[in-house]
Amino acid sequence: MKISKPRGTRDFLPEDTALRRHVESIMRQVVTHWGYHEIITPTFEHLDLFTLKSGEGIIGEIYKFTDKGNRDLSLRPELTAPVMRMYVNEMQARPLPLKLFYFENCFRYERPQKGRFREFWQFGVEVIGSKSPHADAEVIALAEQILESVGIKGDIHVGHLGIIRHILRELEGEKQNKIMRFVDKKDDKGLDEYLEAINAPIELREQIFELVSISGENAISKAKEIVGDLPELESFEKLLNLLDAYGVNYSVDFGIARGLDYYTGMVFEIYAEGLGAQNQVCGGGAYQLIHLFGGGDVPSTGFGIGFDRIMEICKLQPKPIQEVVVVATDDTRSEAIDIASQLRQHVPVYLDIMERNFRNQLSHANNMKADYVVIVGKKEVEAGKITLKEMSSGEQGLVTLEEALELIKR
RNA sequence: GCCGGGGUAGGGUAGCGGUUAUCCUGUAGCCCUGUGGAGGCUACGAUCCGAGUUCGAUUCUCGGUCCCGGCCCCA
Repeated sequence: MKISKPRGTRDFLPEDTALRRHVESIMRQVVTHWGYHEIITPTFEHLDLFTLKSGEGIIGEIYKFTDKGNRDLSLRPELTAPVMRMYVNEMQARPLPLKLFYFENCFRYERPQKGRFREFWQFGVEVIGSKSPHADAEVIALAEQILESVGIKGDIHVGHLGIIRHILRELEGEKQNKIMRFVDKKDDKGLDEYLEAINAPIELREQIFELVSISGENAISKAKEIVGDLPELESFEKLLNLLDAYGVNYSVDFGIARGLDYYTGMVFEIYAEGLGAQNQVCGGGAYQLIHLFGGGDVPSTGFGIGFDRIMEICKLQPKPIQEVVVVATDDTRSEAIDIASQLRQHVPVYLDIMERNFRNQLSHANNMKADYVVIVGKKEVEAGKITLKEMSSGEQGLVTLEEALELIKR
């Protein structure tokens, strides 16, 4: 019986994997140069970690299971909660801020479609311990830089939840969340009807619509006209100035909402072309989550990049790895092993393990598109040298191992 | 959870009630036991799964499953 891979998972062939690793290494290098340190958390966690953070509602999309000790566990659906858990468990004594990053697979039981899988990879960063706009700005600038480093130009939307929360402060939490939902979806009609239904004051309705429609230059002063001087606005203004200093291109969007209340301040999203319905490649913001897991009120900010969506639109090509094929005759196999071992200290080497004859070894080298073949036959062994053959031109010559390496590495 | 389009060798395809299931490519080998790429030959290899209709199903019907796209959702 033939077994296929589970729905929403993917096999990555050697070429796919090489490209993924290539892109990953570029992104990794960028964050590392920004002073971020990689961490790894468990693939599964206690289910509570995620329900505490996001509410029971997420269970429908979680891969949960009970282990033999009757523990309720879950494959991680995201990494922010695990990172915060890790911080609370074992990093609270460290000097702040912590600048961390991760690159891990996550699991969600969702309907697969373009850019959405049940096992997917997230590349993200979390800055723990600073509530300054400087932290927010750094994180956004870093996100932009990472995308740019792999050739993706995203459309960055930056907002601040403090402003709309201020307008809605008189309403009960339930209503606030519903309104945020409409705002996030840009569903003006639905929003209007809902505000009508709950009999919201006229002034509040106007404020919401005005705020959400703000765009372009002078966003801050326009917002000030609506809500007056707010400390949140002041900090947001600082953030925008810092983004200018970083040279980040962004548009202000007070309509970015998040369903979850632990997002408190700055929020941002980055969209890219070529992904159909799933065009968001990065999302992030400032949040207060640590107190949920038994730590103090430590402010954090971070983002996650959907790595698979990046791969979908990324045009990069991996540098091809050229293997040197060592070809031997039946009576020089052991000498060939010796030569191969020496070559392997410098370059990737392929040695026949099919007991092919000389001709077929060469033919196979051609099939695998080898650049160079090193021939180790009786003649070579006697001369204490090897024959280096360049496959594309067919040229070959008797040289020493050192000379061959010289030519190959050129 | 909802809607639409799909599934024939490893990859790409033809057949659309009865075929030895087509062709290309691939892989292994031979022609050709120290020189590859061309050509010829040989071998390997497929109707997604299950049920129904039928004398007979790859073909028609239903269910499942997986893939692709969209909706919902998106921590």
